[in-house]
Amino acid sequence: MQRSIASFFGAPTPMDVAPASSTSPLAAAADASPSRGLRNAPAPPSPGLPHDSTPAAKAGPSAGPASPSPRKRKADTDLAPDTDADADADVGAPGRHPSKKRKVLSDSESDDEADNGQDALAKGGSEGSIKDAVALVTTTADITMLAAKAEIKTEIKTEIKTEIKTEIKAAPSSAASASPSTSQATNVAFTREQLTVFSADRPAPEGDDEPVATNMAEAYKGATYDPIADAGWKAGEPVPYLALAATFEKIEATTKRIEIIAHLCRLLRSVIALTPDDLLEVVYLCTNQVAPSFAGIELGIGDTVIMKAICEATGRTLKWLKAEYAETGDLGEIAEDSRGMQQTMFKPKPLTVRKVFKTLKGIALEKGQSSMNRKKDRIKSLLVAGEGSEARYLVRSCQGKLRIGLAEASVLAALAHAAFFTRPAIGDDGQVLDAYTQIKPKLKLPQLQAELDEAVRIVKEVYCELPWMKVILESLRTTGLRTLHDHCYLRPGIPIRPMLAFPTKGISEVFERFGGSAFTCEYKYDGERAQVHLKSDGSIAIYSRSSEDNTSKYPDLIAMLPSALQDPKATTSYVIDCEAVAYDRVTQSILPFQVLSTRKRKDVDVADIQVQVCLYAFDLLYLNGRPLLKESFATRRSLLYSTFKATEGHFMFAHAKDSSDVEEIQTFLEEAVKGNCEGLMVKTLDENATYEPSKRSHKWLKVKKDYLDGMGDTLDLVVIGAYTGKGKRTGVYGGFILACYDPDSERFQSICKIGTGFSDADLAAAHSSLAAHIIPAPRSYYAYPDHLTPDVWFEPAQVWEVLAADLSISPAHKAAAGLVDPEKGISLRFPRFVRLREDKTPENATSSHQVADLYRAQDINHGYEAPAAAGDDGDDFFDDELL
DNA sequence: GCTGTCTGCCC
DNA sequence: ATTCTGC
DNA sequence: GCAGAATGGGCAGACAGC
Repeated sequence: MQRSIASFFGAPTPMDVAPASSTSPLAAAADASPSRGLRNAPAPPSPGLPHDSTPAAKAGPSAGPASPSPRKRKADTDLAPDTDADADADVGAPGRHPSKKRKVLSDSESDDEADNGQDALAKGGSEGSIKDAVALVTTTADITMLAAKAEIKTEIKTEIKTEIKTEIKAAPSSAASASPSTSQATNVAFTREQLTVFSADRPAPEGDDEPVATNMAEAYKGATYDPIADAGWKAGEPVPYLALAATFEKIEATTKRIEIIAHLCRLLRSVIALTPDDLLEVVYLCTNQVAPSFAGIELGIGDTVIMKAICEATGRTLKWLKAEYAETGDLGEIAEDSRGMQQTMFKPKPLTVRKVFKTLKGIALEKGQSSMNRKKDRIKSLLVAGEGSEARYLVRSCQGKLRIGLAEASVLAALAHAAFFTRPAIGDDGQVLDAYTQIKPKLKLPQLQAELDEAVRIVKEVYCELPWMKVILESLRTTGLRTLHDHCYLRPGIPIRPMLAFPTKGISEVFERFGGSAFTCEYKYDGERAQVHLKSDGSIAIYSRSSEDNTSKYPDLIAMLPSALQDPKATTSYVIDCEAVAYDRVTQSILPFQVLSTRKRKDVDVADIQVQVCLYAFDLLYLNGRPLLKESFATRRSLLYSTFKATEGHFMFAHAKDSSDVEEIQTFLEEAVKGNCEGLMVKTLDENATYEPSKRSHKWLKVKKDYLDGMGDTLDLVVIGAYTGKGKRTGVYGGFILACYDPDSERFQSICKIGTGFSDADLAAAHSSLAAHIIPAPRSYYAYPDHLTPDVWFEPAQVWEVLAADLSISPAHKAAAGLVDPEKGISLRFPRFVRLREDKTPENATSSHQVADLYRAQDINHGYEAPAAAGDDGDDFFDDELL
């Protein structure tokens, strides 16, 4: 057993490499990584990993012009000057605890029924590609692991005693900076004698004379955590879910990121040292996943189902629950507090991480008739077995949001730290070596920090390029942290996290940020991100912005793409970054996003396609076995241009202009908006111009028309209702329903809900100032859709200025109903609060006619008849204010 | 088989 | 998507 | 500046319920 544990992270980790050396071994290794940089040869094959030359995956699938004026449009009738002070009151801050949502996914690894390491993705995975990739991965490493697993299971069968859990609970662990003695005392569920056989030989903490630093290194320094003795469970035993819940509690109790990461790091170290086979499940429960995103496995449960399950598990009524939810804003807390409502005959077996994970995955895989009932029952089974805070986190996991201040980035950081600190190299004497303890005497604080930073950089980089936790953990196990990137890197068949852009307020900010660097501007098309992979087996896959597999959504693109190559024979693999945009082949014009969104999404048949799509390519990330992420954008783009060819209406390059002239760019922006684009993307060409996946850095900039002063649609709308806030907005309203005024019917017509743009002070002010206007029931002259009925109604009192990116024909809202569409009303895209208009009365709010005019002004090509003559709409509605 | 509700995923 | 906030 | 957590409209798809 010990030998098998020792095989985790078996390859050298930093501690093996002269820790005292002044140059970071991690950094050195990374620099030497063969897969980096521009090379003709692909990185060396890695054991057990799919490689480009051995296709990771198999074929997935079978396969109006016009335009709005770029001019600013303001519905504002502005009689009063903008003298009103910022409408924020300074009431106390609102919310406190967080809460929310649903979902969770998992990886291929953890199995479903038996815990035998069988590959579950085969059944859950919708794609052959995943299955095949898994098959490739499931080689040596897996066999080793399976063997280890079996060994552990036979050797250690001891059940975890509930008293242990009680103890853990009773002794919350200390903070990261706690003194050694304190931290040793915490979380210890065994006596020292019991631990002896497992315990590391910890040297007494030395007097520390290291320089003070406010960083991770300092958080770890001075706190000796024995991943074995302090864990709370024994080697080989399943990780108790309570251990995870206890960690979540500590994390939830702080807002300090360093502490958050340190808490999780400790848990992960223990898992690595004691039960490495549970590591994937632990990580997944921390990131609310049940499978990698491209596997398409979702929980498929929301608050509705979860509330039913809670009711049945606790005996509460749905009515009570809803009321309580409105008040506390946290279903998890409610479930926790309601535990014990129902007497159970037998004390349920303590939950384990693998049990919880398996149940969640089972929920995700459940489908067909009465599947909702079966999902509900599975939730119930967890809740019934959950003790203490477990119920809280079980519910939140089901909701898909832990809301404890821990999300993906911090989990990756904690994982990197854990891999750095704890390498379960167990010697013949059964002692686990602890990297930190070992290197501590030799590493100065700044050096340690540098090592930690480098570890995090590597893990994050790798995860962005290959967002597949199972494979990364396997690689960590077999090759270690130092060489992780040699084995886990971008390869066709697995989606890379797409690079994102930072919103800027205008061209001037672009110049501020990019200074003297050469940059280019591209049209920002209003479509859907599409990452196209040509795998070396010749098959093509398409992934969405969130790494979902959209291959079966675009059989037309799959069929078209080979002809987009200059030289199909010479191009064996690629990854391109594109925007798929709805396109009218007749008028040769781009169609709005709303049209694109009506396309079928699954198993589309080419013959049935109603909405044509043009692919606008803007980046090349991989070509013929060569990752290009580290190349400059200038290089990548040039390769893109030389590898592909444009075909009108099918495959185009994003329209670009390399310029540093303000006026030229301004003109370009206006043209982009006229051409039905959202604005511009701005990217440096040479400096700082590598491809940086994910949020890690927003090195691209986006300039959208609605960010620009006076360019967006501004409306003044009446607050007619509000919704109770959840999570950190508990105690105030979380969202509001807004209306425009229709002078013809003298009614207030709902136009949108709104929930962003508020500072905490705004929310507090709104909550208190609207109190005086609460009414028990909606006014008869309110028009709104039933399903948006707010929790609280207001008489027409406050007018808010709201900014929106666009107006849309709405299936729900009532604004301007009958004016543009005979029945449907109009709503707003991306509405956000700007300020309170104290100078306006509700009747002075934006009128339904103005709303209709705003819609028409943008929409000549949307299929909804253009307004009469061009001349009369522009100015007319500014006079409407006179009513 | 039709309709309504819920969910996830696009933005 | 947009926005705000603690670190 | 990062990371996280609040919140938006609106669509297809999956199920429940009739």
